[in-house]
Amino acid sequence: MRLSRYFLPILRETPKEAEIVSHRLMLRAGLIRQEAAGIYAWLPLGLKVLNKVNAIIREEQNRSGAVELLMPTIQSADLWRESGRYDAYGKEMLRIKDRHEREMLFGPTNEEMVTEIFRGYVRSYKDLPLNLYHIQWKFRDEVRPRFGVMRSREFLMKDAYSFDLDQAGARHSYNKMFVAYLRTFARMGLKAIPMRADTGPIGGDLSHEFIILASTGESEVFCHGDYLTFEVPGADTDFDDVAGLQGTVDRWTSLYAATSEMHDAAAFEAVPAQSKMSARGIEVGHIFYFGTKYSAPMGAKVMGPDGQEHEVHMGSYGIGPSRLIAAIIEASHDENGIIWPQAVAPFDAVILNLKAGDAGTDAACARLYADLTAAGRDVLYDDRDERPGAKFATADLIGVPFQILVGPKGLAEGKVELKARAGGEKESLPLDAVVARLTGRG
RNA sequence: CGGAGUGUAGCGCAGUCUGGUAGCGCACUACGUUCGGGACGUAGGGGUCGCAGGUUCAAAUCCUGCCACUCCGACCA
Repeated sequence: MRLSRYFLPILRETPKEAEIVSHRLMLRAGLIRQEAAGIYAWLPLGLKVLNKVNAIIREEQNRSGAVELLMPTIQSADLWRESGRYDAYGKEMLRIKDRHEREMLFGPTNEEMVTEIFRGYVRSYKDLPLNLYHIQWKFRDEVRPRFGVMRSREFLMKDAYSFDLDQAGARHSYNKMFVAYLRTFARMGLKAIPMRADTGPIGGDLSHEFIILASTGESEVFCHGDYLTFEVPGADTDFDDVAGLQGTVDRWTSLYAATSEMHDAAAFEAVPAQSKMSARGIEVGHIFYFGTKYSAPMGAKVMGPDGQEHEVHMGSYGIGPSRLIAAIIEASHDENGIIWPQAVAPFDAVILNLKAGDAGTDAACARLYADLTAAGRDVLYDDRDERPGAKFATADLIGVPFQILVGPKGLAEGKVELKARAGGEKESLPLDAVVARLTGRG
């Protein structure tokens, strides 16, 4: 993408409402724009990151055996009356009426709807286990949205729902998501710690929040520091290996880790002093087992091998991709801007034409751009007629992993400079060497 | 929802107390000089001062009502 033909509205000054670094940088780097309290437009660069995050989530959900579908944002109030939550949910739910005065709502979550879909088709235990997920916009009318997309009213959520014949099966389904989540966050360069969590209004008795430690986190958490050194399960994990998966989950829940609501001061005292971590955290994922909470009132039953009907045991599993992006920035930035982990970076590299209009630099940039693009790299080419300083500042702000500096000084020796955004030194290389390096052939 | 604030050009702000018809920096446009870490000069463009009433010869400024947004708290993916 040529920057001169792109839409990248970067801000030089920080909008006054942005209090935390991720919000400031998201606004300044032109990722998002606020349209109303807690409601954001995703600008082109932000959307690219969002799509990359979604792609990773999708891959790991699919790997674990979950199946993607897409449910609507607007739901019928009647569906929620079946579970009893239409009255229970309160003012956080945005309630609307259509032209026929039918009561509708903008979904804050999808347990009812997915249960309705399930009961419409599934009759036998032989079709279980089943895990259905989607990545869809949610709306929760927060009393006080804040911190940009970290706590917004409209937000994207990956929500998965598992269906099993019995509790043992549901436990395995829970473990699959547990491991999938460990892998998902690790792939984004984040160290997420699963913590025992309160089940809240959704209910149930087995729940973990996945927390990223960050000083700007909204909740206070307590955990054993060794979690930060634990090895994340590999891509070859066998999700059908019940005992193996349970072993992984047991290990990842063997040490103390709890959010403040579930904090047990006495148990925390037993943690060796040098391993005690009391910190703030950002919740990026939350998983629940809640048994028959929805299947019972909504009549989601299957025939079991015993010839009897059984209410299915369910769990739900959420990740907030929009919030996750803020968490990634909180975890990875410096005074000049964002430093994207490669896996979610909006572009693979940015080419800085340090003297746009100069025949030599123009030609070298065009060649680099063509070669890298042909090799499948997604490259941003800063071809603007701007001073070099402005280009460096822009490149640092938007945090693309590699910067390729093309100027007359280097070209005199047939070289350009390659610089990693994450604190790397500039390295002088011939054009071909840069292409080889960035396409994994060097 | 309790408490505290803020709305003036795309962004950041001054002007409001003490009423006289709107200004600064950045950004933007044109031309010129510049160009390896956010250049400089000259000339420009852009605002029904959040909205609606009221007071007054005259309102960004005073009064009333409303709306929006932000921060602290309680709540929450």
